[in-house]
Amino acid sequence: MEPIPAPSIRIRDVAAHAGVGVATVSRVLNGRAHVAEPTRLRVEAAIKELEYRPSTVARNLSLGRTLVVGVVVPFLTSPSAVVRLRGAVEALAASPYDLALIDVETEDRRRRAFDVIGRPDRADGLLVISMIPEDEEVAQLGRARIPCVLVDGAHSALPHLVVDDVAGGELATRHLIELGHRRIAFIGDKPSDPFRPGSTRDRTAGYERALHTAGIELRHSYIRAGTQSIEQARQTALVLLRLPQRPTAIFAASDLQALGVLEAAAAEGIRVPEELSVVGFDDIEIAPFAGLTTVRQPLHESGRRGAELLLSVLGGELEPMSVTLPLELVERRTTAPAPGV
Amino acid sequence: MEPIPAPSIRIRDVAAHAGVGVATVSRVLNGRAHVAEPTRLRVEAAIKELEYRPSTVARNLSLGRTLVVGVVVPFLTSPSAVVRLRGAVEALAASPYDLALIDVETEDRRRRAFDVIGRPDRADGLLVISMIPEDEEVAQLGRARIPCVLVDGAHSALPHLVVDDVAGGELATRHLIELGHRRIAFIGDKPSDPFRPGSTRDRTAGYERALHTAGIELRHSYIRAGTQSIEQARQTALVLLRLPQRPTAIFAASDLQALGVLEAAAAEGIRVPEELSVVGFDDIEIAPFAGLTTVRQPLHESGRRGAELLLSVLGGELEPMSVTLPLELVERRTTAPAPGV
DNA sequence: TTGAAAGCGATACCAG
DNA sequence: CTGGTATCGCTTTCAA
Repeated sequence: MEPIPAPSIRIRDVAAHAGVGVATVSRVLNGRAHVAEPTRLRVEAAIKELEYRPSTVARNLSLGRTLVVGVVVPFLTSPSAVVRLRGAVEALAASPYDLALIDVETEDRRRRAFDVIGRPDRADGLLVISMIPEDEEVAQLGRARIPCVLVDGAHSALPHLVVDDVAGGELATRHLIELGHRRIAFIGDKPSDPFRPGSTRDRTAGYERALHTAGIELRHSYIRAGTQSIEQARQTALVLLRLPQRPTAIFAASDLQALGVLEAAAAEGIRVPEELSVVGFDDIEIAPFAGLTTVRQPLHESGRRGAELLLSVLGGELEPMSVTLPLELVERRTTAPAPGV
Repeated sequence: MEPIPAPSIRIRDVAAHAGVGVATVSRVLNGRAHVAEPTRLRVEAAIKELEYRPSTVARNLSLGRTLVVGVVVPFLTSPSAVVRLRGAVEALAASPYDLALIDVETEDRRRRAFDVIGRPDRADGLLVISMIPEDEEVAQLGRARIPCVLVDGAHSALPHLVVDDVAGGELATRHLIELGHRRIAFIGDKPSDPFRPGSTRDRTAGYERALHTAGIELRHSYIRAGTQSIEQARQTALVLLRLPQRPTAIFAASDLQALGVLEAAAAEGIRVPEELSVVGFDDIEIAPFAGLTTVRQPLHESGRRGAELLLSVLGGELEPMSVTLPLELVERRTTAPAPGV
């Protein structure tokens, strides 16, 4: 069953119809060189009449580009990644570029993603969200001359947008300290996570620094790693909440994890915020509905600006290599003064 | 500032390196015709050695196809759409097709989307999620010979996957009736919504039918339209909850709207489920965490199967035109017997 | 200002 | 089984 090719009209049909050469049609199409007014009018009429649309594929082959931007997202399951993606979609929609979505859920798929996309004929540029490519992959991208921008992840050789995770971790922890909490636990991602080497470590550092500044001793039993999943965080929180000296506050490295903590508290009959304060990170869409106190980072904006940055690199403009987006503490209903304060 | 073209190797380089003709290289590339074992080995070695990757653009021009599937999603803001998208991503990842993401947030963008994507050189096929193209658009797709599959939306001329929304509305409403509720309100989308003409209307019909079957009189003040947004639903619910005779149960046409209802109830100090039962629709990821009773529809599966269906159409196989996916009531913590029952 | 023709990098027909 | 070559539809020199 051969797909019958659509009887689409080509540039030469237009040329014939207008009684000019194809080159001229191409010229009026791209508005490049000067074409005599009467000629241009004739050509434009022909284009309209024939409902001609130039073939992007052919144009791209000729131009050596694809007009596609690849957006690599690990875990489309993560709400924050989705919001970032949406920002990117928005920026790209206003450009001539199509957006090829590449979801990467496993380490293996991640490698293949770069292998597949990391050459110049699938995409003209790459936007990588919440993920840090390995040096080898960066080198490959460089060899293929594919511009790449990182959103929520840093690499010295690549333009990127990040937040100050150390400051964020400190912000959250200090908030709890100011509420009188002393027994403050932390739930982060697995530090060995190949996808996000930096961010959790930095938030941990901020947490530790805030504690240190306040003269509060670190308890290693209070620092736990899970994954981004709610379920994992719930279980980890359960362990924390069953500790002989259970924490009065938990800072989770993401809102999703904080939601897991909330679940665990509910299951244990521990009242939030009276008996337990919880702070998240990100301020995802449902955070307000869970009443979650959290460190807000501009998720949507990061995606949008990341895409814009990539677009300007693609356009040949020089751009700053690194942008740090602001962080902000949003107080809601899951934090309160420590019990007995 | 001209982008320096990457010194990429072409098929003829490989041919030269292997001491064969380009046609032969093309053959081993596509595994089509028979190539002598030693020759193929030589070519494969050359490919490996030169790190050769065929240009997709060139191949596409030659083949007259793009190896791209366009996925059109209205409101990437909607959690259920995201889950569907993920299903599609999953299915497409296992195929040679790239996925071009087209988000459509406004009626205007929607028209442009079909205009842009509705010709054969941007995508080989279209997967349209939670949206129904107009007849004119369908015709355009047909003329351009672009196969199109609808997920969560029906059109007589297009293969599609749907759920039985009438049955779903009935399922939810009957559940409430069985719990002894008589004053049951309904919050749906705007019926005039150009994006989803069918689904809300059908759920309303199911709601009405269940009421009718149980001999409960319809109150028009109990039937409200909002939009998909939480915020709108919250406000609509507020109106409902301030009615002189306020409902003891609310059925919302989506989980997001149900979440808005929950918010409104909390704000009014109305306890759920003691004083108010709430049922949603979809069973999105956070539904379990909100303890939301809901009508589950297989969101992820719908995306996956939709993509698979499209893939098989693209592969030239005939497929059933319409698939109805099953619905299931999931009881959680937001429904209970009516007060005083 | 305009047109003829040479690419862009693959595929596939047609000989050999 | 293999190689030469026309072809896909557009852009862009190079001359006229």
